[in-house]
Amino acid sequence: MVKQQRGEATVEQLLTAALRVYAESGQQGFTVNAVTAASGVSLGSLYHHFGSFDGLAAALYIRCMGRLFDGMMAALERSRTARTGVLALVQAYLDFTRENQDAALFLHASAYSGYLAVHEAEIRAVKEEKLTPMAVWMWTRMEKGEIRPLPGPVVEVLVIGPPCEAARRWLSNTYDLDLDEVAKVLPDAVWRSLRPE
Amino acid sequence: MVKQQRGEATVEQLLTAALRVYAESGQQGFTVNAVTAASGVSLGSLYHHFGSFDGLAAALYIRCMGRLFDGMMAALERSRTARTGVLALVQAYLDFTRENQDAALFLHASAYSGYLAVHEAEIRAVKEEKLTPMAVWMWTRMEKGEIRPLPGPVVEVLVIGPPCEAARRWLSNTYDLDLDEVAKVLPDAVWRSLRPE
DNA sequence: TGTACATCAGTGAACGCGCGTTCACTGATGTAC
DNA sequence: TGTACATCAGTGAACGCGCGTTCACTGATGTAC
Repeated sequence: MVKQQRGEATVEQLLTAALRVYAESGQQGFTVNAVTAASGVSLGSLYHHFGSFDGLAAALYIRCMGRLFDGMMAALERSRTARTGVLALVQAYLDFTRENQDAALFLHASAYSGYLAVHEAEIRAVKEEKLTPMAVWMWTRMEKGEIRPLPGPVVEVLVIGPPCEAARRWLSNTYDLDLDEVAKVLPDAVWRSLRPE
Repeated sequence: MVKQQRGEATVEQLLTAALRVYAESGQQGFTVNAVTAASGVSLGSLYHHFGSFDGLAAALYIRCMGRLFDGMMAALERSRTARTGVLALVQAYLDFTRENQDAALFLHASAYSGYLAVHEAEIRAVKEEKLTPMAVWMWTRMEKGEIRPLPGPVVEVLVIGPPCEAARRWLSNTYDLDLDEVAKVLPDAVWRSLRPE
């Protein structure tokens, strides 16, 4: 017998509710009971679909990560030159953060969360699968001399680091940072660290 | 009556043990019982000095953060030009990460941890106190035209973002990143995003 | 088309573990006179 | 110098709460013939 369709709807409800719970109550309030209560789905059903609470958290993490990376890759594919590609990547990161604040917060906050440790291998695989095309895109431009010759990890860190830090500050409320103002100048500033002499 | 000296030694033992426990067991293993067991200090003594487990975590966070910022500020004060200052800041961040791996991990992982929420005000105050001199240093150079005119938050994000992302990747073991290789080119690359035309 | 059956999906009471915290207490240290 | 006393420091058994998880069960869905 095949999977039933209503199962997908339940999974959807659980993941949506989980993200909402996290956004509203933070790490401390992110518990099975809170998620089942918020979703209206029974405890047993949660375990039927995810096996454990860690499993649900990992699934949510993978989903959020996928959306971020897909948005970035789509922006990259619309670009022709190295310059427009880098601008598009930084812009896409900031756009995702603004438009999916809850997902962005969950991604940032879960980085070292422990409940992802069990599913680390799976997460790493998904991450690699999504990031490789971006690395390839960059690599081919670098070979053409459109980007300064730098080690791959350095390029990644230079592109992701600034928008990631901006996102973190915007999400944390500790700093009051205007994301739109930042978005006006940050992509270009990042490009300056990568462009040839 | 004044505070007794042996109290300081106990506090020191607890904080040191706490950092060790976190490094060895991660977020999940970071519990009162684990810390008391690792430190050899009694449970009651921990509560006498810190009031709560969150209190201990916050104290540890403030201590680690202070060391990072002090290292960066010291590096900055040795610099005369905007260029050497920015190079020194990035270098100092990476140096701290390499030489205080456990503290760096704790800082990164605790960012959204929840057990800091109660002490948020205090942490914010310490952070502001340490960061203001750095911001002032930057600001005076920008007025002289040694740095491109950019909003303050953008400068901060451009300086901190890349080394922060490099540190995170180095600490996570997901990416295998050679921190020394990165340190050779990252400071200069960051400077390129800030230097005038 | 109808019926039997296997599997998927969903339910919620119950459980045990380990967490952070409390508390009544003893011991150590410095101060006052 | 000696003694009384207040406060700081340290101890560890005990507690209650809420967490993630289990499990025996019912209901829904699709498949086979």
